[in-house]
Amino acid sequence: MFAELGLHGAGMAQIAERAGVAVGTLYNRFKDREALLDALLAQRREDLLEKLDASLVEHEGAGFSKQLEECFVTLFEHLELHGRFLRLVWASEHGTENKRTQMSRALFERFDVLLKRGQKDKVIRRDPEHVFTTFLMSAARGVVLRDQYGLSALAPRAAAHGVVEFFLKGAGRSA
Amino acid sequence: MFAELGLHGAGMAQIAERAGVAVGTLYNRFKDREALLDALLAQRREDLLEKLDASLVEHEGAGFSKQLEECFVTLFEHLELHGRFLRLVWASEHGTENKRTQMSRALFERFDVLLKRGQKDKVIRRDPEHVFTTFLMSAARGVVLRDQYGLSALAPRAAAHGVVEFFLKGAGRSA
Amino acid sequence: MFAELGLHGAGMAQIAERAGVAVGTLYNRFKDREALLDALLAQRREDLLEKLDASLVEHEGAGFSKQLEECFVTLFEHLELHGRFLRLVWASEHGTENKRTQMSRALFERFDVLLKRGQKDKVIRRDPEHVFTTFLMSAARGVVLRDQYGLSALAPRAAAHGVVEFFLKGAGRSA
Amino acid sequence: MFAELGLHGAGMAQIAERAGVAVGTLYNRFKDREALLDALLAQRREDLLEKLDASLVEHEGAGFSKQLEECFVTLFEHLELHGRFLRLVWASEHGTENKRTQMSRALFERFDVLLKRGQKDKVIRRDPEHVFTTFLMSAARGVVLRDQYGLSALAPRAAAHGVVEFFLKGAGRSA
DNA sequence: GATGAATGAGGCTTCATTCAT
DNA sequence: AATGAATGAAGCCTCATTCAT
Repeated sequence: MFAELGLHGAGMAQIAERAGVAVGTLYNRFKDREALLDALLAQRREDLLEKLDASLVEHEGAGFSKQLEECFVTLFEHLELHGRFLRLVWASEHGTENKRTQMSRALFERFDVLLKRGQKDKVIRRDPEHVFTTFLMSAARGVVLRDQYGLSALAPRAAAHGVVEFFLKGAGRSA
Repeated sequence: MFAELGLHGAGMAQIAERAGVAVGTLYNRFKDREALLDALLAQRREDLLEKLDASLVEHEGAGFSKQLEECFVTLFEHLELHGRFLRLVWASEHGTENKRTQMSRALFERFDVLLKRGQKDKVIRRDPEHVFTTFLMSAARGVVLRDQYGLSALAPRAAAHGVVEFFLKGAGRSA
Repeated sequence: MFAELGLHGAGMAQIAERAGVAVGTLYNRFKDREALLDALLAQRREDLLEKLDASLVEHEGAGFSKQLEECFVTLFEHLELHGRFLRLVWASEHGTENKRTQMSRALFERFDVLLKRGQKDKVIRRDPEHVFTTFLMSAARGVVLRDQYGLSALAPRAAAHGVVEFFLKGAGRSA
Repeated sequence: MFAELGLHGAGMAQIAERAGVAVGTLYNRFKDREALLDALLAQRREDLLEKLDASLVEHEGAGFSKQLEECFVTLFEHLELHGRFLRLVWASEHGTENKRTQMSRALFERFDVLLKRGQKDKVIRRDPEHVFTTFLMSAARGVVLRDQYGLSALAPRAAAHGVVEFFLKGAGRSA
């Protein structure tokens, strides 16, 4: 529903109807609209982070590239299901100190940790300005926005492979 | 003001006050709130595209890398001024068929043309799925979002150089 | 209130205050201002038509004149209560295809049926152009408008009697 | 224009455009919207009253019936041209003390004088309650409203004749 | 604890009126 | 004297929030 109407477009009445309860009931559970949205966002955030962390742990033994690719597979699979919603979340991320930034920050942290490992393994270069981390973030976002540029969606595995390959080798021919 | 309140958060009263006119005056110039926002967005879009196209033309003779870097310098300089506003524009780009997608599409086109040149010059690989184009888009977005991840802003020239280098060589050590 | 301010002059705020509820409550019951007015008009229309039809049925056995007079008594009694409002309704009946014409049309129909009976009973002449029906309508309206010409109101029974007498015999002396 | 949009529906901008002047010019001529409408109404009123009075004078020598009929012919001819506008005027006549009542009052006076003559000539009965006058008023209005009841318009002469005949003889058969 | 009608602040828009040019 | 852009009060409507049942 949020995907269709926007985070702002969905009114309490519609949320209640969709949830199968009365409006008042929502206010018994959440202080106000803001709190409800925060809870919903937190829920979704946990969903993704749990999956992500599970994947990271599962492939800890594998090489950096493998771990990175699996991480993206997990991410893209999640986006296939919740991409429209996440786009809204990201869309609402204006204002630096916004509470809604938490999802991005959490994701950023995972990538940062992952990249540190890659650097320790001497698979990737140093990145003092976090350009690489920033790229991985944007790559995730980019997938959600492909249709905005008129491109067709990519299968999670293929997309993940492409991102990692590009990430490691760049677009240059000599590579 | 929009940067602080969001494209949606700013009311006509605030817009009018900020513009130094009365509410009614806004309606003498624009049919309604929607039209006003469209006009504002179109204005900003034209601003950027003009600068961008000028840069592209100016460095047409230079090599692909140079042209790409200059393009990003122009872009990042623009973002230094209007980054907070652009974040809103991009944030408002949910809903695939949204009129507000035009900015991204226009940018995408420029990158696509530029990349075609790079391929013709055999500087970069083929990119059937437009992964590279998507990356350049993401790189632009990434810069705008750096402070969201708690990172400090980068100087346009340095950022552009970093992006192009990463774009061509990737993050891998062997490069 | 409507009688004082006109159907158009009364704002939602005033309507709400008069109704003893908040503005929002009105919108819980009616889609918009238009719907509210329509409902109000329909209500009043039904009120009158019910009374009128009851009277018509009750005096079906009596002669035409009697039935006509009783019909007008009912009408004038109603107008004593709701005359000022009805004036508004009728006043708002510009624009031929207006929904608000329904009251007049309904009244017209009753008169028309009644007159047909009078013609069948050979009490009144034929009236191919519906001049008589139009007169009865005008008589009803005339009563509502008496104070506009600076005349005092008439008692329902007396007025009805006068109207019927005039209707049957005209103003001429020879009658 | 007023006929189409209603006395209330036409804004100063539209009035100005129709008049071929700028809005400001209207305010150089009239204190405000109300004054402009009053002036317009007064103009129309004078138009009609002049014609009416001319007709009354012209047929002063003729019999009462003739004079009455000619009076209605004049009236109906005027209504053929300005009926839609007059309907608006009458529609705006709510509130007893309204300035806009003047037209009706002026008309009422003419009818009243005319009827006094008929009574002096012993052509019509006494009418202490002004039922006859009220009828003549309503008859005029009725013609404008015929289409509201779904009836076709009548030619001025025929309509006038019908009204006068009915007025004198009533609807009864014995007459 | 659930309900949903009532509430009213706040948002968008219109339009009569003003006034500098 | 004419102009018409600027003005802002006032109107309609929405919707987050409350609270009696």
